[in-house]
Amino acid sequence: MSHYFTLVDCNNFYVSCERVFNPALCGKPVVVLSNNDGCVIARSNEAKALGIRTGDVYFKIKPFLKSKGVYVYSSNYTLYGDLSQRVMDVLRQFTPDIEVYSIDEAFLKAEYIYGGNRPQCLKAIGARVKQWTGIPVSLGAAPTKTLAKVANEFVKKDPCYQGVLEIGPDSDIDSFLKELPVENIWGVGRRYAQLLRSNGINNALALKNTSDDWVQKKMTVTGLKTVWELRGRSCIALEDVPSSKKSIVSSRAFGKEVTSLAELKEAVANYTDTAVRRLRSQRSLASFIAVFVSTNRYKDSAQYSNCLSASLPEPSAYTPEFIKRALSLLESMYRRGYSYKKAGVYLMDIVSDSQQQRSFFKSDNERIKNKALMRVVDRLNRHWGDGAVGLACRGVDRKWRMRQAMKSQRFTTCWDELMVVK
DNA sequence: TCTGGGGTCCTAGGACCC
DNA sequence: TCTGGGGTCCTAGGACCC
Repeated sequence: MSHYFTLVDCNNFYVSCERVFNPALCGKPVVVLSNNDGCVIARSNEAKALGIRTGDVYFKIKPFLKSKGVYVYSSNYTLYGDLSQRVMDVLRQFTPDIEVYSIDEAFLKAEYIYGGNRPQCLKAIGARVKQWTGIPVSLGAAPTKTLAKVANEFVKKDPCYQGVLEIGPDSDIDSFLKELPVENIWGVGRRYAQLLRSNGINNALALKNTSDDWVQKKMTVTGLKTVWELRGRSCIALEDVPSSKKSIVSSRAFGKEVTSLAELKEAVANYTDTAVRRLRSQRSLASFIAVFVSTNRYKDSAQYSNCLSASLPEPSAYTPEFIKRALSLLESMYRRGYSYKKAGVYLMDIVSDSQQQRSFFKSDNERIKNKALMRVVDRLNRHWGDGAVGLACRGVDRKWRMRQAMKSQRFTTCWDELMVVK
């Protein structure tokens, strides 16, 4: 049986989210910034047309943005995450064979949904997502995931496709591949693109026609899979059950530089809390924690960075235990006299909480008590909003918190921030 | 000219075993 | 002493993705 993958990709997702709640932004140049308002991570088509690129540093292009009347937003992940879920829910109405690949992309499989007239069906999917969520999407369909990505590239580039393109057995795949620069292939990043170009391989068609041996030697089996997928042989399967994370990181750059141990402790306690909460939300336990800090590497001041780690006697998801460890690691690596710009926490050696290895030193009683406590805390925070309940060491002022000067409201997830109809 | 935060997979090389 | 062959585990680093 031949495979068929459809990639549904939200157009300029973060910008589209902002536009859902502020339609006046439609047709205007809009950008969304990364955490801490550091750089541009999403642009509307109008902003792209002005030459603004992903990664442009905000403070450097601020005057330019102002002169062009560009609307600027801090990122609002609560809003984007919620709209993402709504988009995925709509897609699930069409098929259970769906892989949510990222916040703004999903692969669909299920040949059967595409009945007789496939392009019509794809169009219907796009139309329903747009109608029910306000988010415009592009659909690319093909026999492999990599080719579905290719199709999507063309859809987004050329309005003549009206949001839908299928490149399949009957269409001339090669004519598309020939037009696709090597760096736009899924799985080919900056490094491999350089390597390929220096070997005269400039477009996807040329890569498709490169020998397996060469590709495997230079780009490992991952590269080989990409090439096979370009040839129409499906190597990357649909992962319809989300796998649980094998590592969890929580880190942020600070809104201002931090010098005192007390403030660093607050920050690290917060990041640990976030990380362990994510750990619990996927029903896992971790037995390894690492803490890192660093100064601002873009500044010409004294530099210091360090990372220390510790193993726990047994896998756990009990926040106070992790915070205690994290803070003691932090104390050992803290050096006075530096301006810290960033800190973070890693959790690793993650296992499912159903396969817990027990150590001798903790009673079952204590384990059960801790677990119950965490369950209550999670429930309260879910119900009353983040931060409703937490450890005091997480701090109250949080002066170190990131800059988000231009954030829109959490229209869909926070009672206090609902849209007001006048 | 890598901005920010969060991930995965693969490979080479070292340690250590018999 | 580094000579043979075979194997495993772990880690660091490099590549990629959004």
